[in-house]
Amino acid sequence: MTTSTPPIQEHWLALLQENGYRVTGPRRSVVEIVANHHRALNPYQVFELARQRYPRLGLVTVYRTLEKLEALGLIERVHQPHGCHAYLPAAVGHQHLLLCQGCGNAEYFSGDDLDDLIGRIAARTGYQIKEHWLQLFGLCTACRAGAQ
Amino acid sequence: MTTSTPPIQEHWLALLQENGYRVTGPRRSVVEIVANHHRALNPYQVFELARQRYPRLGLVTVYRTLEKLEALGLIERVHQPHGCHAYLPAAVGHQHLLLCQGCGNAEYFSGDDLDDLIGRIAARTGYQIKEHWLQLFGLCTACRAGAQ
DNA sequence: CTATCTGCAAACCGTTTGCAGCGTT
DNA sequence: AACGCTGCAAACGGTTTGCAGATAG
Repeated sequence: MTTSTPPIQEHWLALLQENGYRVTGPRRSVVEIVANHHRALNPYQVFELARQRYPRLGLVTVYRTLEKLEALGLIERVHQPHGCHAYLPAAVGHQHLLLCQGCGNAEYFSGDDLDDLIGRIAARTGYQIKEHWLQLFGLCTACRAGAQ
Repeated sequence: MTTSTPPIQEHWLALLQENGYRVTGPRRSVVEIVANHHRALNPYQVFELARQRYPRLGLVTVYRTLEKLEALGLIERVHQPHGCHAYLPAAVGHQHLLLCQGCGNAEYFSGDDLDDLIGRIAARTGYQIKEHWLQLFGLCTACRAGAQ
């Protein structure tokens, strides 16, 4: 958990319910962890954290819950140099990720204007460009101050 | 194999040799496939293709050869929506990928000027930005004409 | 001639599936 | 009361490791 986070998880649980899924103890624990974290977590990390809240939790339930949250568009998989099996609350609208290489903190940003660039590449290559991935890596303020 | 490709593979084999590795039949077959393809291939795809050249090839050798080629910086892992276990000849210098969603063809491009954008995000977030990933997806000329 | 490489089989590890009992609704 | 959800154990699939024989240098 990172900070005092408002009930994002209540929203998620409501959405699960609206979509015909049941709200259970195990699911609550998983939702609470993922919804309030600012770091990409893989299934096992979610398991370990959520288990502290709901000790009887099984790893399989984590997988199944993540699957549902992803299907509802509430979380998304994050690609990083070492692995692409970690999840983060999904971006709202068109946003890109800024990841701290020190602490792993993840932040979304918008306002990328790649139209020029994309137009140029399209013209040069003949491709019709339909999507783009942009991700920035660096050090957050705290890690800049703290480390090296 | 995509087109008539010059002996990139000879360069790779020479580099393997210079680095104390041996040049063998199985390795030749793997190098030839990966060096001359314009599509990201996963280990099993490499195996199937290279096996046509060297039928006694084992999948394990493919893994071990890819590992060495990656260590030498000759190939790199490509991240795509569905998986990040495919390899491509590495970019020379600072380049980014343009991938065709139709045929899977991969092309590098340079001339991305993200300095403005990155400066803006750095200022706004306080991050010191050290790296960026940019990848474009679209349809190549052939696929635009051919499909849908 | 030696050290590396090879293919095979087995181990490994993250993920998925089958199932009987439990708990939401 | 019904059906979805749960945890366990077993299956699964891609990757890695151990090993004895083959082969590049």
